[in-house]
Amino acid sequence: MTERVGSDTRERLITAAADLIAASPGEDFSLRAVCDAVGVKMPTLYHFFGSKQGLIDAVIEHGFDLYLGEKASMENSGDPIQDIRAGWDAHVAFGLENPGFYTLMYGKVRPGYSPAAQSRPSEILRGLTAEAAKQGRLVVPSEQAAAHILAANIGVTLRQIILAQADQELSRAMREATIAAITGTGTSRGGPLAAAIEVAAANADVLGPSETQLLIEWLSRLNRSSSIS
Amino acid sequence: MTERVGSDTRERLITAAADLIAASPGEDFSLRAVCDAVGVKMPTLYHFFGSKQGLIDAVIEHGFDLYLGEKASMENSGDPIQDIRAGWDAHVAFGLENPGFYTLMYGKVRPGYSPAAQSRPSEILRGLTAEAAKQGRLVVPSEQAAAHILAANIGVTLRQIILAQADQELSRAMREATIAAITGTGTSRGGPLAAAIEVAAANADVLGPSETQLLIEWLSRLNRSSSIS
DNA sequence: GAATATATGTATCAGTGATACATCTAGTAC
DNA sequence: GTACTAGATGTATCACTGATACATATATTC
Repeated sequence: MTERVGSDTRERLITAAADLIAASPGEDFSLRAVCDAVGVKMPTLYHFFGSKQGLIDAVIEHGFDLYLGEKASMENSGDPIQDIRAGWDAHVAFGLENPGFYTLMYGKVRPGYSPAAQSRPSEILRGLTAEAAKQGRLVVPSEQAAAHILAANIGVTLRQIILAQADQELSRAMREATIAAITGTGTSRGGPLAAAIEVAAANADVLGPSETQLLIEWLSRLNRSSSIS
Repeated sequence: MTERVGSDTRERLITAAADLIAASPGEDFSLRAVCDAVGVKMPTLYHFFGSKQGLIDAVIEHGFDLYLGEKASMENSGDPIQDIRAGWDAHVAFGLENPGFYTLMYGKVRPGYSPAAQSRPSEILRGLTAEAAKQGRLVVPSEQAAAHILAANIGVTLRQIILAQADQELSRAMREATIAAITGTGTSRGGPLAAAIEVAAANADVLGPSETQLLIEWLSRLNRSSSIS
């Protein structure tokens, strides 16, 4: 009966753990519960994984396989920016569909801790931003663009998980805000003067507070009166 | 000896817990360790807090008091967008300085869970976006602007905590990307400042020649110095 | 068939959050 | 001043957790 090669038990343990995690995302889970589900005792689990973290790592690895499986097919438009959009959406969708996995991967916040498997999607993303940079489509360094995308993408996904509520409009808005920022292709609404006001406000330290205030007032007057808006 | 009013022990327990959490941010902590630090047994702790979560909530409350204490003074420029900038920076700074507290507040990701105290800063933020909306400075609903800011602000803070490395440039880039998105004042590639200079020069009669000249000089300086191009 | 590596069970450990119960203390009422 | 009461604290114990030493079973290989 136990002639299975490649350790059937090992995979069943991973599956059982994944099920338990999926059943109560973000919550802690008991190794004994995992063992009971498989019908095995704890030393067996420890034989395969060495520690609870070992099992968790294996589950995460398993989760990333699922994730990258879904994701890989989506990023082949040829246009790196479009691929970044697709990757963003796939990221959010995976997090909302698998909050248990996602929480393990990105929801355990402590300094200096990031599961090894986390680097794989990160590599893909950096490949995309590097390609975009090569095509001259970024106004920031490729590395910073990738960091920006990742932080915002994770942020909006975790937020939706915490609120237990999907918000596709928010995700889209943040996605486009991010892409606009790294490509410098923002759409300005009020014309260059309104934009200049915001730039001035954002860099109040350059001219100093009072000069900046006067500058902004002048620009506002100009904006109201100028024929070329 | 034990004549202290207002339950000295209670506060000492909170302080001890806060210290332990600060000593190993993101890690779990033991109630017994807290009790030992104060020189008290567990039933005392349970008498005051009822459960571990009760203690955690009290610690969070304590953390938010610190946070809002630091933060309150920073948001009074009169300009809601500027206040949002200050709030963003204060948020990030607090997270980096107090990763233990911050992890408790925003780093425990599980569906439907957000500490009650979390709503306080959220209320402040929504007040600011509501004010900005009233001034007609937003191109998205006030609520969505607040959600956008919050998700991005938390995201970039958690990211820096996880990487155990501050990245002020990333925080600034995400802050401005967010503000650009909600105000619709994105900067296009040539730079709004250059465009604004042209508009000002073409309408020198509005402000008068000398003011216009000074305005143009300031805009030029801004254009050279501002990190937002 | 013997030897060996892999896999699994038994028994037990220290540490955890939690609680029932007894005890002590401080303040209040008479 | 004594008795009572409510709040505060200690003792003892619970079930459960992750972890491990040790023995045992199974399967593969020679």
